[in-house]
Amino acid sequence: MENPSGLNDRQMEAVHAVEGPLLILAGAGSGKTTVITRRISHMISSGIPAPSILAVTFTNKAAREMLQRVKTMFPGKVPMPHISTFHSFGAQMLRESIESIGFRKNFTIYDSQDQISLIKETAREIGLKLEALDLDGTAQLFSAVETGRTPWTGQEKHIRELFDEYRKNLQIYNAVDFDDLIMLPIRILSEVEEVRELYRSRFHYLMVDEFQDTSEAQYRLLKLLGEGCGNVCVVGDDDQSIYSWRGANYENILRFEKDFPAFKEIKLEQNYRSTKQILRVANRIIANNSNRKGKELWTGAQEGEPIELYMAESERKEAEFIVSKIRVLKIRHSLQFHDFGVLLRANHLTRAIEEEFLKENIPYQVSGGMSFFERKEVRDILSYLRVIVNPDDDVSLLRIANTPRRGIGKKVIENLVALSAQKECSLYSAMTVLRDSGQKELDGSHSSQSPVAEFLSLMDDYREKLQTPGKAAETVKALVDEIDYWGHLVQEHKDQDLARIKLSNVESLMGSVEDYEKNPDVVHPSIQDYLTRVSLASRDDIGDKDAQGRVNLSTIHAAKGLEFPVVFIAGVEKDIIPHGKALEERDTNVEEERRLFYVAVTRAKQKLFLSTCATRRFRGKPVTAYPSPFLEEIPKESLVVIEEEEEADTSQSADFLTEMRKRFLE
DNA sequence: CACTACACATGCACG
DNA sequence: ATGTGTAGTG
Repeated sequence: MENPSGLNDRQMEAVHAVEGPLLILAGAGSGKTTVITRRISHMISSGIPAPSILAVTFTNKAAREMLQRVKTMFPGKVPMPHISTFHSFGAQMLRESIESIGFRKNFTIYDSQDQISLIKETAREIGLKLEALDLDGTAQLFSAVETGRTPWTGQEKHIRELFDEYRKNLQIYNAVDFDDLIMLPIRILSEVEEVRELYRSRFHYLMVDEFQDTSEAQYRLLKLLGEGCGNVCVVGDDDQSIYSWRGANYENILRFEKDFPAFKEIKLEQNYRSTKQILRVANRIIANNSNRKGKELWTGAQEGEPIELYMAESERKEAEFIVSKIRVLKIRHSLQFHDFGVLLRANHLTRAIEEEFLKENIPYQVSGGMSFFERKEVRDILSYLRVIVNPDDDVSLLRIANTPRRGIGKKVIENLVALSAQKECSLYSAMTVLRDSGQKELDGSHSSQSPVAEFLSLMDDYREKLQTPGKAAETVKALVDEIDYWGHLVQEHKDQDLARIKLSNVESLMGSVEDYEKNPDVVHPSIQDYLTRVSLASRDDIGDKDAQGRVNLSTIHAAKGLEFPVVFIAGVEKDIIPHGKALEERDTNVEEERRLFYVAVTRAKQKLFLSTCATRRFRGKPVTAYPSPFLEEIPKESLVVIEEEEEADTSQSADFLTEMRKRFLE
């Protein structure tokens, strides 16, 4: 570092350019996070009120870490800058002002799973054939249309009808989907002047991290907030743009230049992360892309060791190779498990490696993939809470109405659906209508008690109970007992161990409610706020507290912004990276796949391993795999190919001996 | 009407 | 390998 502040000149310049629009092009490992936090703390020190600063990051984790760093710089300072993701900013804004466009404040946030359930439900309602419908594709189309990325292209008349019904249902259910978290704030800010003024007077300094991954809609939101004060700072790297599939558009950089013509541009090109060897390879790879801003990273770091490529026979061998390298390097360089990152293109590729890690007792942590909150049993309980908070939430209601079984079966639901269609109301309202009308023949009653009425009184009862502050965790536990969820799990699974695991997940959920409730940073804890957080939680939000001492197994996407002394990129194969599906979609996607590979390579500080398999299991069957064409873009002299496995004995004790031997020979 | 079993299709990335 | 839809059974 060049001067006493610990920052180089360019970084200093970025920290001090507080007023007016600013574009920071920050290469991988160029100290971007440091610059952003230093810039915030510089602003606060120079008298700018902290709450007038709004910083938007890409993940909750990044937001938390940034806030933490600022807090450390100003211990005890009370109003802090607002630091969050776009989505959680949107959610908070909606909690405050959604009534101005006709929703109620207790709205539910539907994630992509809920969204798909709702599309399915809606399709059923309007009599669409489900088998003819690609639900995932439809959800993606809806999102593209909603955010203005794709216009309707004619022909799909029934799809448009489905879309309109879907939107209508969201309104009836008092629910918003992920896209709404961006689109509705845009609508409010454009249409409701008071709210626009309120927000513009609240935030005078805006900052966006990972700008290359913001969508056009997010950019519009940013522009609406920032065009009043003009103090908008965006930080990004076009070479690391890897989210175009969900609307990210690095052309936002061009838009920014056009919308804020007085902008100042600063390039950060000195890399503080990787060795010369690693950086050289990264530069060579990315040089094959054509659409670039143009940037050449350099480093003053040591030359380092060459990159190694291991060509394994099978996934199994690949995993064994990774394990043995981790063992050896860990001892040889006194590393910890968390100094290793294993990066993969897709989630399911983690499986083979996970198995090996389990077998070999390597502690690991998976980021990406199924999150805790996506587990069936966890969603069940969360659905109860969601219905309690927002009874009109039909998606959650359908999930729990008969879980555990309570006699509200298909027939009863059908009756309720008919009734709700007729009254244009939610199922819950239909339930109350049914109860009050006393039409016992419709509600599944066998004896004197009506299951529908009982269900309603259960919900009312717990809605009441959850009002008591500080008792949420306790109340949730009481609810789980009262519905006998344990009995339900036991009944559903003949594998009792599985049932026990699921119950322990439910217990973890209750633990998370308790943690939330006791968290001193939460000013007014409520179940509604808890549910909002959960809906916005990213996949690695839970468990990152004990990431210490574990190997990080992660998708490349989820590894963005992270770094490790030792990185393995596994499955560097044709059709994996670049991904076959991605290339099918658009031929320009090769460049994004190459950026993805570039991101993966630039995570490594000291040592980088690449690996491929000759055969890989696909849909249960072994299939021949080929090395990735990207490997040919790496200069031969920068790559050492490990032809044969050095007879890695995978039994732990033998391995330990080998390591000891190596250690003493050095 | 509810539950079980079996067949079937399907697997890129994320807030 | 997993989830979902459906047909068939109690």
